Amino acid sequence: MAHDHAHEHPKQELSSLTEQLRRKALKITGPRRRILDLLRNQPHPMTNKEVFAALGEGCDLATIYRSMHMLVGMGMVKRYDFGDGVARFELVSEGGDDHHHHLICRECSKIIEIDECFPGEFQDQIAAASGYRDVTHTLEFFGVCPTCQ
Amino acid sequence: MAHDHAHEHPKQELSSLTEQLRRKALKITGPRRRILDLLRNQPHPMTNKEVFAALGEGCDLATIYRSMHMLVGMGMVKRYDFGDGVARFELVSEGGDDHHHHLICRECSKIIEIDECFPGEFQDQIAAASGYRDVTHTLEFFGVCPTCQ
DNA sequence: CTCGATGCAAATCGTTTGCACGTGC
DNA sequence: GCACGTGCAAACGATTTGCATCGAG
Repeated sequence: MAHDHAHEHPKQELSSLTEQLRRKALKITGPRRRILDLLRNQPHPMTNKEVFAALGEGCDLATIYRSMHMLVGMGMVKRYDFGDGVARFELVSEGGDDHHHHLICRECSKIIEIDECFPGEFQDQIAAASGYRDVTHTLEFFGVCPTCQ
Repeated sequence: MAHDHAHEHPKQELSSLTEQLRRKALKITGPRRRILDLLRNQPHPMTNKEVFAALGEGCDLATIYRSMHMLVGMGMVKRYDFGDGVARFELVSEGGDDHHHHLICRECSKIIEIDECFPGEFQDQIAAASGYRDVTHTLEFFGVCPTCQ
C-alpha cells in the first residue's frame, strides 16, 4: 500500500555498502562514505544539491555528481526523473527487489513511495509485440496531496 | 498493439490548429504556423533543437521554447521526458484521447509508440489510498530494439 | 608508490529572460 | 495603433570536465 514516510525497505548497512565498493576495487573515501551514509537515512530520492547542502563542507558538488554516476553504474543507487529537470537519487535497498514508484504532489512536491506496480504481463506483452529485449520502465504518478487540495 | 511508425492517431489539420489559437485570442504568426505544421508530420516526439534544425531560418530557438511552453499550456502539445535531460514534444491528436506511452531503444533511441496502458483501477487505487487528487502518470519503456540486439 | 579520487574552476548544455523591434488583428 | 510575438544576446541552473593535488590500498 502507499505509505507516507519511513518506508519499510530495509536500507543496507554502511559496512555492507563499503564492502560492495571494495569488491569492485574502488576506494572507500571520506566523501563516498558520507554520501552513502546520508542516502541510507533518506526515505525519498534526493537531488545532488540537497546532498551537497546536507554534507556541508564534507564533499564537493562535483564529487557528488561523480559519485552518483558511479553508484548508479554499479547498481547501488537508482536515478529518478520527476520532470522538473533535476535528477534525484535513491539508495537501492537490501534485497534488490526494491522496484517502486512515486506519487508527487504537483503543488508542494510531497512524495509518497508506491510499492505496487502494474501486472508484469502488460510489459511482457509489449516486449513480445515489439521484439525489444531487456524491457524496463519508468513510472511516476503526479497529483495534489490532501494538504494542498 | 505496439506499432512501428506512422501511428494511426489522426493528426489535426493545420486549419483546426490555428483555429484553436484564434479562439484563445492568440496570434497566428509565421513561426507558430511552421512549428505546428512540422509537428503535425512527426510520428514521434521532437526536441526543441530538432524542431529548430528542421525549421532552419524559419524560427528562432527561443521562440520555439516559448511556443512549446504555450502550446503545452493550452493542451495542444504534450511534453515527454525520456530521462536524458532533454524535453520532447508531441502534438496532441484530434480526439483528445491520445494518451499513450513510448518504448525507446537504449542503444539507438529508436522509438515505438505504445497505445496500451495499465488498467485504470490500478491508478484509482493509488489515488484512493493516498488521498491525492487529479492523479496522472508518466510511463515510458526502455529496451533494446531488434536491430541493436 | 601508484592510480584512482577530490577540490576548484572553467566549460557545456538545455532552457529562460530582458529588451528593442516587428507585426497580426 | 496596441499588445502580443520575435530575434538576439545575455543570464541561468544543472551537470560535466580539465588539471593539479591528495590519499587509500
